[in-house]
Formats: sequence, C-alpha cells, structure tokens
Amino acid sequence: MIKNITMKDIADKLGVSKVTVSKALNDKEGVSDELKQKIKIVAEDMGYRINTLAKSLKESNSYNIGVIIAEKFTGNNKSFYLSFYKYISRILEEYHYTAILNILNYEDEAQLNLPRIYYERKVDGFIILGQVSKNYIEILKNIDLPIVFLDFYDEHIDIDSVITDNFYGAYEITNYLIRNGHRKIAYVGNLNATSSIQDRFLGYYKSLLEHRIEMNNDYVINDRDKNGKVIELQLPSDMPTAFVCNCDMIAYNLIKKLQENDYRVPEDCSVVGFDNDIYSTISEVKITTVEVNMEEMARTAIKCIIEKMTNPKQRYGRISIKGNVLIKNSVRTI
Amino acid sequence: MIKNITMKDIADKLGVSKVTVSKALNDKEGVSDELKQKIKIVAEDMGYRINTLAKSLKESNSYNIGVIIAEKFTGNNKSFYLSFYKYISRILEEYHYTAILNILNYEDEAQLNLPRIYYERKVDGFIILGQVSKNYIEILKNIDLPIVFLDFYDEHIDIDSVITDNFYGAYEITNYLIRNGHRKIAYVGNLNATSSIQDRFLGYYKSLLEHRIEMNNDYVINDRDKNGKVIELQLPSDMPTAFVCNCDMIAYNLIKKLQENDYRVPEDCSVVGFDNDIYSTISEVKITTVEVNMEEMARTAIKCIIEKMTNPKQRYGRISIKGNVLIKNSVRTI
DNA sequence: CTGAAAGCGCTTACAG
DNA sequence: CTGAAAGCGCTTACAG
Repeated sequence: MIKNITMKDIADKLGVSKVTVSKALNDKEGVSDELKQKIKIVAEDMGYRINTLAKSLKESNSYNIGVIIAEKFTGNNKSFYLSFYKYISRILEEYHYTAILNILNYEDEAQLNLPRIYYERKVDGFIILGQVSKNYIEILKNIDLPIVFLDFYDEHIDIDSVITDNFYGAYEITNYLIRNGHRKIAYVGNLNATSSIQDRFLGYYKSLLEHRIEMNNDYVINDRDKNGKVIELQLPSDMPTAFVCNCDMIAYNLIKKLQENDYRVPEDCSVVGFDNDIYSTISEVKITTVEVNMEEMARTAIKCIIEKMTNPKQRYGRISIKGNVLIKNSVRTI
Repeated sequence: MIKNITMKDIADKLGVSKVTVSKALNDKEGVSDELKQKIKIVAEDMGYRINTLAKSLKESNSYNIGVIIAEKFTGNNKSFYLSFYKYISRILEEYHYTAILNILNYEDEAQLNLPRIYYERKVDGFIILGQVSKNYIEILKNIDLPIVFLDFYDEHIDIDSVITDNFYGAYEITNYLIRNGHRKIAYVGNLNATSSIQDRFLGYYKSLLEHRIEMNNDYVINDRDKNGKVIELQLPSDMPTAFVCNCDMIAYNLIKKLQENDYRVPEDCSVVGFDNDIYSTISEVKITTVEVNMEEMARTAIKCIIEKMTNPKQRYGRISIKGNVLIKNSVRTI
C-alpha cells in the first residue's frame, strides 16, 4: 500500500506545523505570503491530495448532494449509459459501496484533467464506462487507484476491461438469419472504425464461413466517413435478402433508406442490429438485435475492481460477456 | 441545527461504552447477544445513522467508486435526465460539492425506502430529478435534509421546486404558429394527465384568447388513456392546419399518424412539440419545439439547496424557468 | 505570523 | 464480555 501524503508530511518536510500547512493551502489569514507560496509548491511536488473525508468529518458536512431519479425514467432503452449506471450503482450497493457518476466533459478530456473526485480522495477506484481518448487513458494509467474499463477496451495498454462479446453476438445473430433461410447477407459497418465494429464483422464472417457462404465484397457497406461521421448508406446493386448492421442506430437508418427505395422490411429485406437501444424500438418495425447483458457486465467489472482494491497486482485482462439475440420483427423466414 | 445522534449518545443512554456500541452495530465478537440486541433497538429508536465519513476516515477507504462517462455519450438529446445530471454535477462542482446519482428503483419507491446514501450520511441534501410518487414525497418531506424538486412539483406540499415554464413556453410556441398565419390550431394532450400537460394547454389557450381565436373542443386531442398509457391518436374530421403537442414524443407519433393518412408535414399540417428531446430529432422532419433551459434550472435548484443548508427555514416555493422556442422545420407559413 | 491542543465520529488493538 | 486509549487527517479557537 502506498502511503498517502498528508498535511503532516508537508509540514515535516518544511519544518513547520500542519496548522500552518492547512492555513496556507486554504488561503487563510495568518501565514506569510512567502511561506504560503512555498507550502503550495511543496504540496504540488509531493503530489498532495486533500482528504475530504477528514475535512468533512471535522466540518460535519459531506459536500455531497444526492440526485435521485426514479427508475421509470431510465427504462425502455431510453439511455444506454444511464441504464448501465443503474446496474453499476445497484450492484455496488451490494458491496456496501456507493457510485459517484462523473461526466467527463470535452474540455477536461482534451486537457487531460482528472476528475475532482480523484484529487479530493472521494473515491477508491474508477470504472470508465465507454471509450475515452487514448491520451486520457494514458493519464488514467498513472494514477494509483484500481481502474476497470467497461464496454470498451484499449488494445495497447493492459488495463482490465469488461466488454460485450461482439464477435460471438454477431456470429449468433448471423446464424439466426441463416437458419431463417437467408444466404445473401450483407454487413453494414466500416471494418476499421472501432474494435467493436471490427469484431462484430468477424463474427458475421465466421458464421458465413461455417455455412460455406462466400463473402461478397459488395456486401460490406460503409456507414461512416473517415472522421466517424455517419454517412448516407449505399445499397448494393445486387440486393441481399438480409443485412447485419453493426448497431441499432445504423439498422434504423438502413430501414428508412430501404423504405425510401420501396423495399419493405421484413417482407423484402430482413435487417438486424446490435445493442438493443432506443433505435431498435422507435421505428414501426421493431428490430431484431443483440441485447447487451449490462447486469452481468456491471457485476463482473465490480468484482474486478473490488478484488483489485485488496490485491492491486491482480490482472484480469479482457473479459467478454455474452449477449442475447432478441427476436423482434425485422426478420422474415424465406 | 439538529444534533446528530452518534454512537456515544447510544452508549450514554445505555450506560455502556461507545466501543461496545460499535461492536454491537457491526455484529462483531465480544458483546453478549443480549446487549447487542438491546443496543440495536435503542439505535433504531433514536434514529441513529452511521457517519460513514468517520468510518471511512478511520479505515482510509471512502467506499465510493467513481464512474466516468465521456460527455460525448450524453450529448444530442440522447437522454433527457442524463443531460440534466450533467449540468447538476458540473454546477455543484463550482460550489465544491459533488453529485451522487441515485436511481430510485421501482421497489424502493413502492416500499418507501430512502436511499442508502441518506442512512449513511453521505449527502447533505437531495435534488429529486423528475416526478416520484405522492407517498414517496411524504417520506422525503420528513427527513432533516434540504430537498429541492427539479422538473416537477407537487401541488399539496410545500417543498421548493424548480420547473420549466410550461405555461409560457406553450404560449410562446402557439404565438409563433399564429405569427405564421395559422388559426386552426389543435392541442394534443390530456388536460388532466399531469400538471405540465395542463399548464402547457393553458399557455396554448391563452395565446388563442389573446388572438381572439375561438377554442374548438374537437381540437383538444387525447393522447393517453386513464392509466397514462399512450394511445392511438384520433385526427379530427375538420383538420386543423397546426398542432401543438404536449411533448416531442407525441409530436413524433402525430407526424407518423399524419403521414399514414397522407398529410405531409409541414406542407399540409404544421406540428410543434415540447422538450427538445431525442424525438424531435429522429424523424425526417425535425420538430420545432420548446427547449428546456436545463442549465438555468439546475443552477437555480442548486442555489436553493445550498442556501437552505445554511438557512433551513428558507422557502422558495415554485420557481419557473423560461425555455426557448427552437425553430426547426415542422412549421410552414400560410 | 506561527503552532499546541482539542475534537469531528468512528474502529482497532490491547488490557482487564 | 466490556472498555480506555490511540489514531484516521483535517480545522478551529486560542495562546504566544
């Protein structure tokens, strides 16, 4: 266990008392500007972070405000990450822990600022829910608290992560299409956009291979430009009977595109998605999709982080959690 | 300031030491079962709540886990309440406070269980974001922490609340329709479903009155049944040229309904919504709507609660924050 | 301008 | 089985 730097440590280093350090760091009266300055610099150098717990105890004031949202406002796939958070906070409670949700704003992400809850020692670890920038990951790597990535991973750095089994999910849903008689099946998604999209493609491909269906390059349809921005979809000239989309949002867009071109879904074309988010439910045609097992993912991430707290050397690597194919009504048997 | 009950208080009452109380409450060895039982009962009676800050300080363990979500996952009206939370947590930071998001699950809401963060003294107050049940409000009323309702209010009980100005927003957007030449304007929403829907109706009505447009009872269209479940909309036989919908979701449904009946939006019918949530952006036709001023609402709620912490008697009542009409492309000038 | 003392509410290790 | 003492890391009130 690394010893935490306290005001006492700073005081000892400078040969002053911790009272003086406290005053200096809080910009209170009664310390010469010179000393104040010196103390602040030393605090910075030593990597001092205030322990708000102690401050709060003294002041009988937690400096926390509870924000309560009724579960009904989170249901119905209304928000993928809010639902995820719901499971995280609920499962943390089982361990007598409390979740503190921090929205990392664009600016702090770009400027590589860690959250204030880190500097104030308000937390014992971090769960990073959803992709953050490479540079930010580097910063996170250097802090002395356990960290787990949830719903994404980074190939180059060994932080533990819990992800949905993209490969297997896409494999299963493609198998489902094939069981329903489809053989001309396209994949919608840029193969190099994200690791999820790539892995989903590979699952689709595995299913084709297993069923001796030849891959048709015209059947891999781009859905975004170089910057990741969603583009207008181009339908192939020789139409497939089914489309595996890399996510529900794209499946939703595809269905609109197909309908504009007078193809009915699922009568003329079948379409499947991934995620089971709001886009799979808002169109007339409810989209057959792969539901992410949020609860199991959250539970696993929490198990990791709790374990790492007592045993910081513990490594889990990348853990995939299987999703479930959710059959709705965007697929026709042919 | 009400004095907090501590282990010492329980100990004094029973003529034992606080060590014994600590052991009893934590089910540790070394206290007779009899005494343990007695201590637990007295603790319950006195309304004892552990101070986790002190426990955490002692154990150098905050029992909090930070959950980090990048802002990009909250943008684009993806989730109304997640966006709201973003503002709340950001503004609380300005006051050196931290937000702890608690999703109140169905069960706890029904059984009237307060959040664990209350019992563990982890928070200094609560912001209730979005309507909770009447009975739950009663329970909240009785706790000794400042509370502010955000985005809803309760008519019968005087807790401070900050809401969007439903009345004025609907008034403004109806005026906008009238400025664009419309005179046959319907309102979609049940007048007695919620206070927001009612207030929005009244704003619409005020605009009609001011412009000497007679109310047509056929132009008040129900959108839900007695249980609040959304129903299929019925178009009036004499078609209006414009519809004021009580929210974007209903506006979205209406547009689909109109299109099914071969009315084009906005060429044949204009439609406006309320909220500026995801439903105003997902259809082909982007819906002109009233944008809720979340930031200002959050800021106001926080000002209230911070003020109430130093001055518990302070009352603000109901504060309305004006929204803005957001012009998109679902209205035609006639 | 600087610091010794007390205390916030707990828990742990030890003594009886 | 029970409790006095020490300590977690701060801040406040007071003395010098």
